[in-house]
This record gives sequence, structure tokens and C-alpha cells, in this order.
Amino acid sequence: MIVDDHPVFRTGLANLLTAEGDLEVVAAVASGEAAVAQLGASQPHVVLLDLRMPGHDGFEALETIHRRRPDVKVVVVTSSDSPVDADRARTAGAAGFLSKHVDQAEIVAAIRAVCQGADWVQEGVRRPVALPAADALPCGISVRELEVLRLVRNGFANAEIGRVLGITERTVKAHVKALCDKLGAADRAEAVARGFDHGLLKTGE
Amino acid sequence: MIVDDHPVFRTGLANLLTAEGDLEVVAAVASGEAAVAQLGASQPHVVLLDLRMPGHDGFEALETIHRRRPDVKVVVVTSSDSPVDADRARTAGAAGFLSKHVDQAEIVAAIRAVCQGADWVQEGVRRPVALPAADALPCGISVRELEVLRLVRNGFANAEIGRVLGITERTVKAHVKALCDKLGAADRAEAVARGFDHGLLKTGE
DNA sequence: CCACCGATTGTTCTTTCGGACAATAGCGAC
DNA sequence: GTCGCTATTGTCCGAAAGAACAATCGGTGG
Repeated sequence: MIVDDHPVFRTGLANLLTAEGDLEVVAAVASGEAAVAQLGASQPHVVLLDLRMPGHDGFEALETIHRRRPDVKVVVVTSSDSPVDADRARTAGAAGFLSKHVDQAEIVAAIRAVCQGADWVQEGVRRPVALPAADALPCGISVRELEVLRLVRNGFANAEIGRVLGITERTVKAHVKALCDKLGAADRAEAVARGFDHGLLKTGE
Repeated sequence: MIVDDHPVFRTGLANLLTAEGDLEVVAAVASGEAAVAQLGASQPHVVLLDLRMPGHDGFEALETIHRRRPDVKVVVVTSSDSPVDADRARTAGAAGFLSKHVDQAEIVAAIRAVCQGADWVQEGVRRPVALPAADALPCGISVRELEVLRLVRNGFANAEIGRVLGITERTVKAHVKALCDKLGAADRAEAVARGFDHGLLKTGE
């Protein structure tokens, strides 16, 4: 979901993201209120939010979104490069912070990062998702499998997971199968439940 | 999974349960060791366990199963009607306790009950699943929907859920759809995750 | 050096899921 | 008594998931 009061930026970004192929723009709205209102209907995984908008402050929208749907990742994309804003945004629950001046590639990278639970702050400082050491995982779950499980838990389809991780859907299926076997689950839904049981997944991640 | 050292009882019960239509016997073994060994391969939802068996005590098997797979429900079906055994079994993690003298109907009822997270102890004292009051549920989730969610979480397919709850698969689909909508989930797997996030589901249930 | 394991991908097939229509009955609220 | 919500069921259909074969490649540990 794109939230920006600048129509050109909004539509332009929507087109760029759609062109990525694996990203879908489920809504593009001009205000924080509209964004909040659209949360239920659009079911975005990620919200790209401009902080500087007329009417309600973008921070309010950020806080509301974070409170109502803690699972939705919010990436602040604003014209302000102020580190102060970045800190405030992070505190308010943003998973990412970007200047509007960055190029498309970094926005896309940020989206992919937050999808996996990583934070992303400007600077191009790519911080890969913090994954536990392999030997610390229960049931012989591999690091790769945990990555897959985290995406499954967030409602990603196999094909989507493949695009996010840069592998084919077939491989994702193999990982999901392995997960179900190792966790003793009948399907991906039970695998998620067992993930919580075994501490592989935690609420609010 | 049926665990009993008496072949006739074992096979007879297997046939009776299979005849129910909605129950499947994934394994029928004669010892606690075999039961533990079969846990991974058979993936039972429920284990019917006889406590009085040669070799290792049935209690050991019960404890092992409960420790290794806390999600698997164990119903103790034994020739002992001793309340002491019942208490020990409950303490060791059994979800149900039945005498071998009960009829098929009660065994089946016990299986269905523990599937939903209820306990079941002899006496024919039917204690319905303890479900929270409707007004205490987050996101406007109804009691019925929570029942469905609990079964989804345990790897039940829609048709299986329908049989357990006595409704059609179509209705189950409606409930799952409602759950996904209310929880903001893209599919049943994410619905389970959101269930944990919102406290509707808890680990080890 | 070879065996083992994890990650990867391929094809095909069946089953299941989830969406989009729509519709009825019961129950508490106003 | 009507309004609204929940539970229930129906059909049709496309998309997704999962099973069942098999196979390659790069490390790790004997």
C-alpha cells in the first residue's frame, strides 16, 4: 500500500513496483486516514508511508497502523532526510525509513527486507535478516527452512516466497514439505502452529 | 494411533474406528516403544494408549510421547479402572482416560473431544470444550470460528473439520474465510499465526 | 576420496483451498 | 416487529498446495 499525497509520486511508484513482477500494489491513497480505512480491505503486507501530508500527521497514521495491525510492516518514505524523523518513526513502529530521493532499487530492497522481519534504514546499509545459528534450531530445522516458515506465517504463497528469496516455487515446496515433516505437521497451517510451539516463531515479529 | 498389546482389541478397535468414516487409524502397534518410534512416521493426532503392557510401562510411553510431541493427544484406554492410574495418567500428560470396558461410542466421543483440546475422563461425564465467552474474543471472532481455528491449527483439512464439528465443508470454508478476514490473514496459515499474535491460540494446547 | 546432507530444480497429477456469486434460519437488540 | 449478526448450505471455478516420482551440485566429515 502506498500512502502519499503527491499523485505523481504515488502513481509513479505504483507502476515501478508493479513492474517488479513480484510486488503488488493493493492500494494507493493520499492520506493517513484513507490508509487506515483501507487496511482491512486491502490487506497490505507493507505500507509505504509519507510522513509529510496535509491533515493528520503521518506519524498518527503510523501509530494507528502499528497499533491496529502490528503485523503490517510500515516503511516511511518521506522527503525529510532528518535523522530525528527517522528515530521518531522507528519508535512509532516503522520497520524502515527511506528518503524520497533514493532510487527504486532501494525501495524494493527495503520492502523485501521488512517482509522478512528485518529493519531497513536509509544509508544503504544492508542489514541481512538476523537469523539464529543453525545449531540452535529445534527439530533439525535449517536456516533456509526458517526463512520460508517466516514467510509462510505471514501469508505468502509458495510462488511469492520464491520470488522474495530468489528461488523457484518448486524449491519452496520442497522446503515447506521438509518443514512439515520435521515439525510433524499435516500442512503449512499446522507447521506455523508447531513453529510457535517450538519457539521458532514468536508473536509480533 | 492405537497402542495395545492385545491383538484382538487392537485390530477390532481399529476396524470400529475406521468404520466411523471420519477417523483414520494411521498405526496400530503393540508396545510403547513401537508407538514412540512410529510417532514421526505416522503423525497421529490422537494416541489411544494401553497402560498395562509387557516391557516398558505404558506410563513411560505416555511421558515420552507427551515430551516429544506435546501437540499429540493421548487417550489412555486401559483395563484398569483405578482412579489412581487415571490421576497418574493425567499428570503425565494424558488428555483422556477410559476403561477398556466402555463401548465404542465413548471412545469415539473421547477422540473427538481431545481433538478440540478438551479433556475426557471416564464416567461419561461429557465436559464440553471450555471455550471463552464470545465477548472476550479479539477481533470479533465468534466461538464457532475459534473452534474452527483450533482445528485448522492442528492440521485438519476443511472436510475433516466439517466431520468433526458435524457441519459441511462449505460451512467450514465460510468460517475460515471469516477468520481470515477478521484476522487480516491471506490464508489459513497466516490466520494461525495471527491467532497466536492475538492470544486466540496458545502454544502447547 | 567418498558418503552424506542441504539446497536446488523439474514434471505431472490429485486434492484442497479460496473467491464469487447467492440464500435461509435463528437470535438478540432496538 | 424489524434490524443486524451469526451460522448454515449451495454451486461453480480458478489457483494453490501437496504427493510422487527423479536428479544435480556443493560443502562436511569420515
